[in-house]
Amino acid sequence: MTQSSNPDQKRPLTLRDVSEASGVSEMTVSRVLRSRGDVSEPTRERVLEAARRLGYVPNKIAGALASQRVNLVAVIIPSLSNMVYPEVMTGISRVLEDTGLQPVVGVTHYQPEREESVLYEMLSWRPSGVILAGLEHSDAARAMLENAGIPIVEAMDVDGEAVDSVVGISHRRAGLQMAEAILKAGYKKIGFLGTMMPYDHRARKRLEGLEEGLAAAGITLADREFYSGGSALLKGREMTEAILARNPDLDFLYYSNDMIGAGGLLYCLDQGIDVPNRLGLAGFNGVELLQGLPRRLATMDACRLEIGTTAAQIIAGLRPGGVVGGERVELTPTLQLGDTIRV
Amino acid sequence: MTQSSNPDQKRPLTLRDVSEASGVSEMTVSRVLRSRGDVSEPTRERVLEAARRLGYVPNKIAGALASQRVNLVAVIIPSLSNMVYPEVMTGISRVLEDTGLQPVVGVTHYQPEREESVLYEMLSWRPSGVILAGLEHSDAARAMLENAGIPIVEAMDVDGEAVDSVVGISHRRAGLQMAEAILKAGYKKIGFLGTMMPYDHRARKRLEGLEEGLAAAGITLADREFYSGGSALLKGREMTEAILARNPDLDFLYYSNDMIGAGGLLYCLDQGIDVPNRLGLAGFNGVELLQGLPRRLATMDACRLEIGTTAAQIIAGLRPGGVVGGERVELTPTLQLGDTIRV
DNA sequence: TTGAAAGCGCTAACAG
DNA sequence: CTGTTAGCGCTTTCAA
Repeated sequence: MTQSSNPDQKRPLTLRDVSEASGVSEMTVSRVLRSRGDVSEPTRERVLEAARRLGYVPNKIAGALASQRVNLVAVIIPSLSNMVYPEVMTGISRVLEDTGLQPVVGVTHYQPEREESVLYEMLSWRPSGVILAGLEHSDAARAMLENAGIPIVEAMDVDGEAVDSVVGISHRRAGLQMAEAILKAGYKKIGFLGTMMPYDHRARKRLEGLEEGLAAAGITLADREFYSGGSALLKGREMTEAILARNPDLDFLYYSNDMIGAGGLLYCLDQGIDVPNRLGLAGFNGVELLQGLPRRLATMDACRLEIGTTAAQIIAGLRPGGVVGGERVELTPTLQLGDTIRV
Repeated sequence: MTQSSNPDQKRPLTLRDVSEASGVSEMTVSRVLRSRGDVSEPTRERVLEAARRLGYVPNKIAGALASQRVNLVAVIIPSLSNMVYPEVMTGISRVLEDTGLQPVVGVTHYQPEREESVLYEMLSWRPSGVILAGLEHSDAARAMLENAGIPIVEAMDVDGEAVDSVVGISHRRAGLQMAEAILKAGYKKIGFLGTMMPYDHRARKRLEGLEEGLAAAGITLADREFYSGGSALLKGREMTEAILARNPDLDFLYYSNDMIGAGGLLYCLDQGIDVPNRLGLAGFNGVELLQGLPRRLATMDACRLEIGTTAAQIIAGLRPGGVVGGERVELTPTLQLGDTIRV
């Protein structure tokens, strides 16, 4: 382990070191380093020069304790492997970059207990705000959020009761809207393919919305197939093969996400199945990936980027009209029929 | 904004509140909450009960300042959209989960200046270690790393000089190995397709390795095509079309990543190009996605998960043999010929 | 424009 | 097993 420059170091440098090296009081050094208050130009330069020369890195822990201010925003998401969340993160970062706030990511793996412990851990750093996915939390988690005394944004989903602010789309309505599109195109025997995860509440709500929409036309979901783990594209193929083998007269497949939908599409093309006439397909999310596929899978944009930017704006206090908290922002996803629903 | 329970709250709860509520000294409360030292069972329970009832969340800022210990590990990566990094993260989390250490993610967008500022920001929280991608850093960043006095792991790449420990593969060697496989299969007119990013040092090194390997057989790279931004799958299609239009007699295409490679493969299949006889293809990374494609793209596994776990073990002091720092772990990627290199 | 004093909320180290 | 005493490194507040 290298340990160059900063000679007899052991103890990390403190403000006092910079103070001594520059012959200026700690307080003034602090002012210079935070660009707070008025400091004469010569003093300023002496301080900066000394800090740079020593390689001083401020201790935010001490700073935060003294000032009771922490420029961290806790972001709690279910997974990093599902591209949806990194995209929300991108939206969040984009807004926070200009505010001096820093996102800190925690991952729950879709487990409520993990969410609870990650939240506890993060709150113990006294962040300036919390953004987390979904409206479903353990009682303890909800209690922590309510008592945190900082802005909370529940993101992605608006179907339920929020602790403070909420930004997202209605997944129930998304499912409903898909049902309407399917029925309008004349499909009758509909199958659903999705994740096994009992805690993927948003996929569950889409399915409920779908069933509700079908029921309104007197139609019942003909079959369903669930999976967990593994390569989504491959799973999409396998599930499609399985459900069609079991139920050859299905004429529409609704996938809970675009990756398995893409796998299904590739499978159907391989098999020479006539999409969308013999069989219609649709996914969910509007992922970029779809653009390179041989045919455009029908999908619905989940407004991921906008969810991220809006959530971040709420935390950063940047909402138009100076709204302070308790906001409810429902975004409207657009249905893209692509080439896999007949017209 | 809801603000239930914890009645006249304004000020967040402190240890003292729990101490008063339970009639036990602050010190003992602290011991119970950290499970440190011996505390009688009845006292323990009174404290826990009080803490739970009040909804107390410890203040790690104060704790860290007092104990000079921070259970955070800084992880600095170029991007979240490139699935490679989330996978490394997965490896890191998996190991850290059992150690009480918490990863904190920072993203640089492949910009050295961003890396420098993210690093500065993170170091100011005095983490227990740093894991960052690559060996190329600004002078200032390198100086900070050297002076940090904590374990540093540079991950992904081993071609260069490390600050402390390094875990990864040799991308130069990966390119070389690919060149050998290409030549062995009898391809002669080779094209390279990659990202524009001047700071994707690892892609650059693979290209250099490829050229070196080809040169050994007296062959020069016939053409190259670069891109930036957009859907990688779609870009892969477009670039493949462009390079083949310009240079129809190319008989092998080496892509700098699997996503554009997959796009290229889909394009070739669409066009009815005979892969791998008329045209060979290869990507890089061994991404899961490939498994669902109609044909298996040749690729090379980048050992992402193992890089993550090893890096985390080094930071957590979990290396076999109790090694302490300054480790160099070179992993060996395996070449998978798939169905797109002829045999 | 600069400095001195007094903590922020917690834990190390030591006593009892 | 439990309590007391000092800080951790910075910023707030007030004074010069």
